[in-house]
Amino acid sequence: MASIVEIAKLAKVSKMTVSNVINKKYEKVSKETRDRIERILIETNYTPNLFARNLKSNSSKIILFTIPQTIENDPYKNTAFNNPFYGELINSIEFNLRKAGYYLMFRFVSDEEILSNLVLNWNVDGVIILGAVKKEIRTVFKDIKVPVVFIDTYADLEESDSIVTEDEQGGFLATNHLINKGKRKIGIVVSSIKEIGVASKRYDGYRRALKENDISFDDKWLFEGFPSFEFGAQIAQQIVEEKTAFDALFVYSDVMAIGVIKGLKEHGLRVPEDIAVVGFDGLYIGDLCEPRLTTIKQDITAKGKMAVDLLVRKLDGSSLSSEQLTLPVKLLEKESA
Amino acid sequence: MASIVEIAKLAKVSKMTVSNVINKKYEKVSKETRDRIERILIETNYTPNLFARNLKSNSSKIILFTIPQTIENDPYKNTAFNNPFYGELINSIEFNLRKAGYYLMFRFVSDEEILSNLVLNWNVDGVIILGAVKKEIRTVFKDIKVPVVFIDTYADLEESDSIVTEDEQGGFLATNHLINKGKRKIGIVVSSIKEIGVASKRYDGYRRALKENDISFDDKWLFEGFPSFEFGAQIAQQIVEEKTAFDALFVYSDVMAIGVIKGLKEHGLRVPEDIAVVGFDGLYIGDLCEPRLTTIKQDITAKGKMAVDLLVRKLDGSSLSSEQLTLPVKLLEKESA
DNA sequence: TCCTTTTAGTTTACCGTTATACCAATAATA
DNA sequence: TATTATTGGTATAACGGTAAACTAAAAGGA
Repeated sequence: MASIVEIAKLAKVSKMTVSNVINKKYEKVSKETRDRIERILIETNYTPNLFARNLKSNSSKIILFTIPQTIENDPYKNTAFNNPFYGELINSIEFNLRKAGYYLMFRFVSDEEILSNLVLNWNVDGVIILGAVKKEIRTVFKDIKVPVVFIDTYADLEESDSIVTEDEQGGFLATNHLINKGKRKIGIVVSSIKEIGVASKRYDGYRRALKENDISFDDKWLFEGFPSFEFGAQIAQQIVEEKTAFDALFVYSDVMAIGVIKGLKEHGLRVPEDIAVVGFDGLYIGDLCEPRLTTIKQDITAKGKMAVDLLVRKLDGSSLSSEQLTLPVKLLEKESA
Repeated sequence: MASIVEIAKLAKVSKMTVSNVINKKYEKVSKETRDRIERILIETNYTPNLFARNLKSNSSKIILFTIPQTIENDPYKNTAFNNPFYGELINSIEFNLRKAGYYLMFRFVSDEEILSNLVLNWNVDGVIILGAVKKEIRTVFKDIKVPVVFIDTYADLEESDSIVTEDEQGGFLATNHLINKGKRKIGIVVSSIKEIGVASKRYDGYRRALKENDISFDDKWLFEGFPSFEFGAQIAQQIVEEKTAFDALFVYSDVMAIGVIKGLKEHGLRVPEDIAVVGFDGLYIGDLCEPRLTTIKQDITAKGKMAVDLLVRKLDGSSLSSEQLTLPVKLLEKESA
């Protein structure tokens, strides 16, 4: 409530002197005056108006974290946050931003809205974007000079700052593990491999593992669909109905994989004896499943920290050329494969 | 980038005329001039600087959503978001705020920080707080006249705007269901009932159901602990070791309940035959569990909407006296009880 | 003692926007 | 024809803060 001018009046000094005390520029202020002002600041419960400060400095200390997606008109249909992956990531990002002195603004946005509504309007100091982003949007960020860190985006990597996981390697490890277990008819369940992205990279790793082990891929081994628990269960139905027989499945995400296992068991198949399943992410819900899910673990909390650290390097100018960082993965063997 | 002054120069008018066009105060501007300015606004891709605007208007359109808690120094230890309850709630809150023209700022904060760091500093227009909040903090919000909506807080309800779930009724329904299934030795697993809150209310409902069915409560039936999956599993261990035998358990939350079931099964007990289990929340992960979890369903997305709607009523002045709203619950019978 | 430096401030200007008051030219009215 | 309203603007000040330039008095040095 109290502004710097009122404090100045109370302390019988100019507002500039108060500003110097607030900003700890003590060379300009005598011990006496400083003490007096500080006492008044506490008494009046003064806090600076950040709008005024930001207007001057043109910096907001706000970082926008966003997941571009077609915005549903029905919040019941937006199941993104049902996947604990997002929760763990946003938790880590908020934590690390807070530590670095920034504020997190979160918003689901459509591609167009990213620009018009938020980056420019709010003078956010930086942006963290999760998932696929259209190329036009990516280039615009360059023009307006707001640092952007992309997470899990593969297009135009060489021009952007980005964090990705060893997706190809993960797909390879998962498939190789199944092969080592003696499996030979290995299907893959993914979201969509039409565009280069997380799913297609994991698929590439899967294909490499097959190839290196002289297993020829069959088109019928590929299942694409929405990466949800429910869809995983539907896929299981398909797999049982199809004539093609499988002895193993590599599934794009843990959530989907748990759906697959649930579905397989409902059709009387045993996991891993009849069909072994490997997931991807290493979420705690893999342990809720029976059998517990064998999966490719990525450290999501570390991923969030990498993104924030990189963004902070951009903001303080200590990183000038673009950086592409990769998060390692490892196989987490439980019971489903 | 372009400010109102530059637009004014280009259009050869005063900046006030531009401002009037931007704010659609067309009475002050001729059709001609208006068209010219609007064209330039589009060409220059003008967007207003919200800091300047907010500095003038003293309103930010930012709503702070916060979960007060002891902030861990290690993000790996903050498991709040592992519970899909939070994801679904934040999704709904963001959706409804966006629809109403507000921005969501999210932050984990300690009680003290709520005040000093955010509400005053940022001139957030309103606050949504989830969970227990100390009384001192609650009263301070009154002084600074920022509308606040509390979710899942029970202390001083009559003075605040708040949303709670029918927790007592939920506890009653769950316990009654177990009794109807012929169970008589019914334990309860909760977080902590020491203070009045969600957990204690659910406990009250549990006690009421026992009483109405002439079942006398035994102190050994109460288990308190951290509401996580892991703790649920530990509780199961205790339950098996204790001499007291149970034939049913009412568990405070789904996440905890799934842990309990997992633990019980690992000790060779059958669910629901040996011990029936009822959870609370109605999360999708209840279906991942085997057997699928019988639970008390609350519509979390509706809860978020209720909170935002109430806050918006406060902001536009259409709700003057404090409102206490309650979200209904219903029993969702699956297989675990 | 005179000149220079340091200390402890003050004054001014500006960030981008908008509310308010003011004004000039034209149109309407008596 | 003189007066009043209307139209279509402009000028000024203010929101709260900070950077930069300036200044008066005290202290230090030769």
